[in-house]
Amino acid sequence: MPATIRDVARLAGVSEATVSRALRDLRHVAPDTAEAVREAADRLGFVPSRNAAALATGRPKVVSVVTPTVVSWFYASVLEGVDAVLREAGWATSLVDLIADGGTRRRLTAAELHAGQASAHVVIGFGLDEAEQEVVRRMRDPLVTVGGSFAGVRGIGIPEAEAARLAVGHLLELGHRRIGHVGGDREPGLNETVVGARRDAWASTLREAGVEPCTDWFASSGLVLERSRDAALRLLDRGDRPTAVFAATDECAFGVLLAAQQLGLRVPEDLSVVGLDDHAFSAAHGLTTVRQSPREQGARAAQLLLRDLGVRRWPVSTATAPVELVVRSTTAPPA
Amino acid sequence: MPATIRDVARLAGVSEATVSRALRDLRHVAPDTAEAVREAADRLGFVPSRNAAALATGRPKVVSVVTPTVVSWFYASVLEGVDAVLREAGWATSLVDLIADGGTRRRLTAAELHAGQASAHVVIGFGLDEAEQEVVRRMRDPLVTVGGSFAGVRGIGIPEAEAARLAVGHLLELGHRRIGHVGGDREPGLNETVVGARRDAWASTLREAGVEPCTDWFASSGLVLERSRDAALRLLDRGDRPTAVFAATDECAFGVLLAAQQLGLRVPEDLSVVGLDDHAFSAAHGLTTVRQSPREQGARAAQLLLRDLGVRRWPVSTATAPVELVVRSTTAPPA
DNA sequence: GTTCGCCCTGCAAGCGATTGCGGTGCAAAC
DNA sequence: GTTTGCACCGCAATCGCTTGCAGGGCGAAC
Repeated sequence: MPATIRDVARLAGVSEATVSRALRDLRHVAPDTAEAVREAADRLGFVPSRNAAALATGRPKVVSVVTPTVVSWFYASVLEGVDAVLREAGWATSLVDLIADGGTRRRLTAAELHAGQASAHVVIGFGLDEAEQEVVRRMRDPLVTVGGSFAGVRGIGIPEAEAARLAVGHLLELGHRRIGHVGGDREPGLNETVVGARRDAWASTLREAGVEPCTDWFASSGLVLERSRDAALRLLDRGDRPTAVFAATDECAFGVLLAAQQLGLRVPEDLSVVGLDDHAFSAAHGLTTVRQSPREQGARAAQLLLRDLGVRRWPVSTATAPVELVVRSTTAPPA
Repeated sequence: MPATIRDVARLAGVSEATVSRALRDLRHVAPDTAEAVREAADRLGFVPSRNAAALATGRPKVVSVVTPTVVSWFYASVLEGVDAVLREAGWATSLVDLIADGGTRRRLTAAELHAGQASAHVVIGFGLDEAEQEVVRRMRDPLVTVGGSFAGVRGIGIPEAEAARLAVGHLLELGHRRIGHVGGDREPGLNETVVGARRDAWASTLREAGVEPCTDWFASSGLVLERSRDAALRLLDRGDRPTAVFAATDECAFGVLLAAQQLGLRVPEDLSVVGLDDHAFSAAHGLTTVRQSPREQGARAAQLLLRDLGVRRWPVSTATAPVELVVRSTTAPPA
């Protein structure tokens, strides 16, 4: 039988109310009393019941994390960042994984959002349709999106255009002109505000450098490895192929690498490749990429939420997360 | 603001007790009454408070999933499998992610196990030391490990030896004799019962085929990509290198592939590679592998727990999950 | 020496469910 | 025509914690 607040109260010789106040550092508790309570509490190994507290306050110390899936470097990292901060603050993470059988995702409804019975929510950014966005907007609890925000909701993310510009700029500086892009296009389940921004920045950066991006230089791939490889195959299996490719994500970049290998193209001699993420596998591949840290973004999201809930004053920096170019061995000047 | 059981009771014209019973399909409630209650309930959009129920029963509808990290194909898949069946049953998943700053993992203590305030637990299999195993054994709630079990605790996993035998047997059938192994060795944080079993099965399968495994054919790599690549580099950068490699996991296999590429070895012409997992990236790589489904294993674990709840003594046994050889394009007869 | 006023503490009423027990009815058994 | 036995339902206690309110004590101000 785990110890209850009543046991602590008896041992410390005070009332349950005082125990409750002392353990939460509320005002109006004499220092000696507080000390005695704390001592009694950990002598009994007292762990307050989250359920009882939630019931009494009406505000569970739980935040739900809504995600299209958790089997993915980005999503899993965000989740881990959220969980780390929450745990530190004595809060719990409730996972709402929208994946359905067959790999598609369930629609995000108000019911799903409430399913976690949480008092705040993190929505991991991905393609929500208009109706789903409206559901999110309607939510009255504190809520923040990570990685792909939309109007009317607070979000944390990287400056997409700047990140893409960093990648493409690097290729331009190396002397590349024929720079292709493998990434996402408008399609259900994809966040157009993210992939679109990267695509647009790719094009505009080229234009600013006096290069008119040819439509043949773009290959739509979703954001998964296999389709990226196929897209890259189409892109590169031509005489006038690009000498460099900016992939919308590192996973896409792996697909490009695979395609290059399949076509007998050497990287970086025949083809330069730069990604965006700094995925766990990227260093091993020697992939040049623009690093972002979804873990940090998740952590910051959690901090924002806790601050909103008045739990504690966390240092809150900007809502945009940093990015950084990491040059490794998949990029070099064109032949 | 949200409807409570009292609202439902009033609307249906019955007592709260009857609502409670009706909604949980308990006996002793007349069909008409039950129907009326159900109707009232979803007219109000009633969602029972998990907290209140947990407080009243003393058994929260929550199972905690303890994992070294969640940024990993295997762990994330298990988590997703658990969550899927739990959600179906109206239960919630509470994540206990043991990752610490710096990427190491926190020790598994009784406090960590209780942190989820769950009534059952899934411990995702990984290298727990003796003290940690004892903590798990002492836990009185229903508990099952996934992917690497140990004595005294119920576990779900694949038949490691058989899986490894499938992989090595495939290489032998293709005519390979010099078959290397890249995988784990005894080291903290690694589950020796898993990697050890694969290593042992590799050796014994070779012996049964009349091939004495040379110690030079094994390279220890942990189970991460970068170290696997380095290990494979050591293994393959020799004149008398193996003609094929069995990698302990697909992630290891990717490392081997990278090493081969770096050394200018063609796959499968100069080197055959077979992994174990069927990772999300494997199909795109054309990797021949032994498939397992961590998602299914997680789902199975959750089912077992749900079934066991309410039972005092549950069987301590190892349930085995299926494995299957998937032949793709990284394996071929030796030159 | 009173009177305030502030600190500290306890009382008790919830929070929203579950459940043992007792009280109805109504049908079957005597 | 009474008992008996169930099936059905409600009362009220309970789970462990929070919090508004009130009371007691003590120092400061008058």
